[in-house]
Amino acid sequence: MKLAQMKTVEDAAPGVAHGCMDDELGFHLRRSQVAAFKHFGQTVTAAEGITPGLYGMLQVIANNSGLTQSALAEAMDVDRSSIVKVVNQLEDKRLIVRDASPTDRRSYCLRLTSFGRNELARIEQAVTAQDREFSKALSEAERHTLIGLLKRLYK
Amino acid sequence: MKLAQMKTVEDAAPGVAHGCMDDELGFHLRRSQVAAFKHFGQTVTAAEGITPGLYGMLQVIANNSGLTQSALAEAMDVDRSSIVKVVNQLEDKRLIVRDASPTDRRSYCLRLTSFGRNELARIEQAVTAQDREFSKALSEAERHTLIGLLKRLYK
DNA sequence: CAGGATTGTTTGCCTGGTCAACAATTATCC
DNA sequence: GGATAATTGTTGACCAGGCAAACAATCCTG
Repeated sequence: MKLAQMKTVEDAAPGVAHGCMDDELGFHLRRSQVAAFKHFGQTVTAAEGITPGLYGMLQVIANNSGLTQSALAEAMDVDRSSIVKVVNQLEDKRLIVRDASPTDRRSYCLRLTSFGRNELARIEQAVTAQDREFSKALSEAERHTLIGLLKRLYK
Repeated sequence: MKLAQMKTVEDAAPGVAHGCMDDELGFHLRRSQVAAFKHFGQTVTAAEGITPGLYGMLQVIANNSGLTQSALAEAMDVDRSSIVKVVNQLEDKRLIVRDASPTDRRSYCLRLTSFGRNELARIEQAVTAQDREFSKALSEAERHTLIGLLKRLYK
């Protein structure tokens, strides 16, 4: 507990105790997610220039072609106003378009461009590779167990 | 009657497909963490007025009494300058103090006040209750399995 | 003792989220 | 049919929480 001893240790937080947080799921959830985010940034974002958030949006648009910005907001559990910037970014990158809705002149139908489809196909490979690399400490069976447990958390 | 807006809200994204993200660990990690954060906010933060971040800092200080702000920054994997605001907040709430270090006049030794100890004890109960409530879909064995798998991810 | 590290702090900036307001449009109800 | 309510996208103000650079005070090293 002496300061002098703590300062001599120089690795990333080796000696700090976390108390009862060691048995709290939320704590480990947060740490894992931060680590995953960092790993994504060092690989996919560095190579493809796309953030986890943008990638998620792109996937949802790709798999629900023609959906509305409000629907996207609801699917992402985020405010409608937050969607605007993201859609702008994706449109600026020529990955998606705001198509006019044939039935509602207020809303847009979000769709991938053909360029966006090609890009996504490439990025997808990078992301799945990154995901497997990130979880390389786990066997494939353990990885699926983990995903299954996580799914049950937010259902 | 506004029946038109009875779109299921608790289940984010009722009909949206996620494509290959359904098999990506990072995706589920993020969703789980967001859900955990939200749950924390609706229970602990609403009742005790403390955020997950502040709670984590408080726990690390409590379990490593006398540690330096730089040590705290390293333990939290965050910039030194980010620590300042947090320590200010905790000090404003009279939960911790910046003690003068006996060996280094540049740095402070962070310690809980006795009030802070009492508060933390109470908050701890709320947090562990919240954590168990959040993971109520899992058995105790599954919860520990999950924590074990998560630990191996960021080690 | 001189010069280089370290500590806490301030400042500025970015990202990503909320909220309130608003015009255009659509839906509802009498 | 027409008044009224609800929805859609957008903007602007705001806030939390990160980083990076600069800085004075203090330590450490040679």
